[in-house]
Amino acid sequence: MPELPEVETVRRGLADHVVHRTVADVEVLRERAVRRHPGGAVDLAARLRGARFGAAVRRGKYLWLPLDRADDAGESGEALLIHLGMSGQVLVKDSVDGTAGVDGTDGSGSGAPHLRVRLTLADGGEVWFVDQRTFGHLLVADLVPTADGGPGGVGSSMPALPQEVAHIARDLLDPGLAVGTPGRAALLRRLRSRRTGIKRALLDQTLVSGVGNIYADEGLWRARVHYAQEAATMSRARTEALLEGVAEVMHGALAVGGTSFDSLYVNVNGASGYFDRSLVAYGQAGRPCARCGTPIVREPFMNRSSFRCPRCQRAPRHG
DNA sequence: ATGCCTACCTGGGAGC
DNA sequence: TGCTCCCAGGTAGGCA
Repeated sequence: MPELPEVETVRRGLADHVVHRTVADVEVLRERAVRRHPGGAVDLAARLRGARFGAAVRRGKYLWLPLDRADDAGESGEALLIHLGMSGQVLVKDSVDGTAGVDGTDGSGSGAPHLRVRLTLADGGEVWFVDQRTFGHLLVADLVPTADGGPGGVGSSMPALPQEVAHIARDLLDPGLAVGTPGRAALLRRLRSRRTGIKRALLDQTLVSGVGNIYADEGLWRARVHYAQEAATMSRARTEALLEGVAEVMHGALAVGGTSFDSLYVNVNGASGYFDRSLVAYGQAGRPCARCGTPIVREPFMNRSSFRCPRCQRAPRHG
């Protein structure tokens, strides 16, 4: 499933291959894929037709492309907002050639098995939103000022972001959360004021974004922290080490995922397959801990699962 | 405000 | 073989 590093890989692919191109037409094959767009498919298409993509920006797992209007050559104050959900992909097809094999299909016909939205570009290229489970979605959003006056996200220099993303915190790849910055200090303060388990706090997108179940477990393993450790009981140094652990895993995945697409298409699923092999905690129940050899255990957590080393990540004492 | 729970959705795999 | 059930999980929204 697309995690933050995969979304960043997609962002870079869109920045290289889609920015500065203009939308000619929009075809919504599954209404659900645009369910969060207030006007539905018809309005979404109307807003995109004739618009030119100005940049590719990301905050957490949200991705957006600010729109310029071809007619007045100015910024529209809107953006195409994309969330890949759990199975979403963005595929870019350049003009004419069939790009056989895209998404593992034979390239015949005019669509992938789970093609939900197809954008036709003015130069003949296409952008496909493919999503098996349709947890992901597209919408055209209004841009609003950022709360802290900083850039909206990675890939942008403008202090604006989609209204739908305004409540989402910066992520660990964002320069605004780099070690030593005011943003980082504020994050540490907020994390350490939470009276809940540290993993719940890590997953709270209003504190820090882009950390899902996989990266939380991997980061906790690296920092040797139990998921139920109350956030407010952790030292500043330990909390910082945990954030660094999560960030290191993300950087590692990004290094692998960044090689997963070529000039013709962006393939989200291509990245995760390689990265899966480097996981040391998530999904590793029964396999020896890479540090101490104790078998990794799987435990229920928030109607899902947590994986940890029972020796390196001891359960917190509680009264 | 904080903390916590549930619905949403679909296909792959396990179990019978 | 075909059926049922479980599982994955980010996010919004609603509750106390």
